[in-house]
Amino acid sequence: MASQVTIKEIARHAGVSETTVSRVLNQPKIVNPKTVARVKAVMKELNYRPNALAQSMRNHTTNTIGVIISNVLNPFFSTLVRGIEDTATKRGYSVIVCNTDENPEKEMQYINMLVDRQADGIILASTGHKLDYHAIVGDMPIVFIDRKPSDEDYKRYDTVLVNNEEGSFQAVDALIRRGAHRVNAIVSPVATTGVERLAGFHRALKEHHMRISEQDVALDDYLGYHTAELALNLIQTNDCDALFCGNNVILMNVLHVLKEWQITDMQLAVFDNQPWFDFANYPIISVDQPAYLIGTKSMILLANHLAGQAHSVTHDMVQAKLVIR
Amino acid sequence: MASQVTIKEIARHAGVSETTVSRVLNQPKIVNPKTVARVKAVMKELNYRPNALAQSMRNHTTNTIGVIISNVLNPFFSTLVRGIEDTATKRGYSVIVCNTDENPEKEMQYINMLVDRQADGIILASTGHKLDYHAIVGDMPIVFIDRKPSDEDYKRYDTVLVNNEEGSFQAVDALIRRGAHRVNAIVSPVATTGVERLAGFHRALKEHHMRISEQDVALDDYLGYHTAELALNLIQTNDCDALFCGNNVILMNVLHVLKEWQITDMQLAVFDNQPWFDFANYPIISVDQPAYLIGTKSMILLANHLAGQAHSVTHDMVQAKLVIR
DNA sequence: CTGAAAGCGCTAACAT
DNA sequence: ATGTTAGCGCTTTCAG
Repeated sequence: MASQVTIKEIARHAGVSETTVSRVLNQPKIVNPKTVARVKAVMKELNYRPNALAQSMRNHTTNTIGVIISNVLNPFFSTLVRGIEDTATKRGYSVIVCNTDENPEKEMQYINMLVDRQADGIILASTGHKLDYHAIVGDMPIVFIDRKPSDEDYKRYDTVLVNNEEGSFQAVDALIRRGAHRVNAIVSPVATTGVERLAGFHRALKEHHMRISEQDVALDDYLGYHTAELALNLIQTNDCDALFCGNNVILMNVLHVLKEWQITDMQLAVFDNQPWFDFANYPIISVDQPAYLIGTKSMILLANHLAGQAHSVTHDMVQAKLVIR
Repeated sequence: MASQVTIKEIARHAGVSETTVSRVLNQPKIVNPKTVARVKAVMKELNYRPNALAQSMRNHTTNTIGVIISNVLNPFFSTLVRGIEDTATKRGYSVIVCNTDENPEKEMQYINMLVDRQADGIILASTGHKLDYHAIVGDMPIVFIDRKPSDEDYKRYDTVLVNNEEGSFQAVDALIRRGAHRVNAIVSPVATTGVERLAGFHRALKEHHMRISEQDVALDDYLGYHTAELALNLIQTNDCDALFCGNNVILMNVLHVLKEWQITDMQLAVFDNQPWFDFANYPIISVDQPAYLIGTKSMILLANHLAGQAHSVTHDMVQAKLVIR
């Protein structure tokens, strides 16, 4: 708490009413230029700064938005957040960052918190467990990112999603073209993305007329506690020569296994791309998601919505780009 | 905006005064249990949620803190943010994240924004350009992290800093023990950390009685636009066989150069540690900063301060840990 | 062009 | 144990 100087003070010092001071702030054109000058002088002299809280109270708008993701530690999400933050700042919004760790309860708590704080809107990578969003947030706008919401919510809310199926297809296709004979997959069970990436995986196998077996796929837990043993199991049991990893966390854990067991002949592909892949001791085929772009796009959608631009529900599907190494 | 149901509504439905409702919320013990039950029933029925904005207005506390860092894209900072966020959430605070990109103007704008929004406190990795923080924030508490503030501010504000000098010493020392004959350094010009890391570098050279030359050190720009040419210049001009990189961004850029020029015999050390270093195609000596811990510690300090715990100014210096690869 | 008064939703004296 | 009243700092009718 710094600003104890209020509009009242300014009014007194400038010899005008509080109303006039407020008008100088918000609609200076309708007030006498001389008065404006005087009031502004006083404001500067007293180092006045309007109390945003009080303004929010009156205006029913906080210029605050919430971003709910699973984890900023994941570079995919931190990039996303940066895209959002940059765009938000340009438009006068502040960003509250919330990490769910894929825990639906946390997600709900954060949403409630944002509602309580009268956030103007939410950008949400949902955990995917059915919540009645509309019942909780009322008419607060939400933009769903990364994970597709339920059909009902899809009709109601904007989305910015990645073409997971196609990206995964390309990655696995690339593995096979490079000579892989048996490709296995480890994907995260996260709603929609896991399923979609698996679909791409399957399509690639199918197009290459390769055998598709249930046991060639492992479902990771989100936190990656068991990736290592899952990977080892696939490798040892199935004798696969290529692994498709559903995200960068999984890849990292797989690399640990390969290192520990000194496996040097595995081909790797991963959904998501990180700069350090260029320097890894394996040639990593990756799928580059435009994370920053997803951030900016979602924030622009949200801001447009908040600016009251009449617009129907918008769905943006961005493409991921294959990176061969 | 979701909650249009206010205390007034609850009061009316429960047949009590607004005050009573408020008391049920804040000091239920001093109100008749029967009344509490009735009011709570109504609150549940109407799905009442207190307007945090109005509470903040009255209580002069927003349960919001600002975190000002240079860039969440840097994994050091995203880890820091996660540490802060976890601790903040546990204590009921929300976190507004601000990226300065080492731009002092942005820093000031963010600080002003946080003051305007009546944030309860700030955790700040300052750009290091002298600002009169106290004049801007008044009695709002600040915890300085990562970068040491001016002497004056150091006396006034809490800090959580890393032992940059010692960590850097150890890294360079390790390089030399491993057989490096000429170690060069590229560090970021960021206030205090750059200088301190360079000091450690120099101490290591000195202890090993190695020649110390001005031209063995390159000062990077923050954004790393010129790291590549600086590195190349050091390598070609000085014929060094080891490079000490001041942070993970610099290291990444150096790796690019080494790859492009197919230089395979360079020894590398870097201040900061990232998981992927384990899988890099160079053995990387690194200095592991406890970023998450810095986050939790700084948030705890801030929260304690806000809880009104009488405490003198606290300075916490955490140690970095050498990782040999 | 300017001001008086009411109120956003909540809480804290100060009664009773 | 409960209610009345005032007010946080600002904006917005409605009158001059």
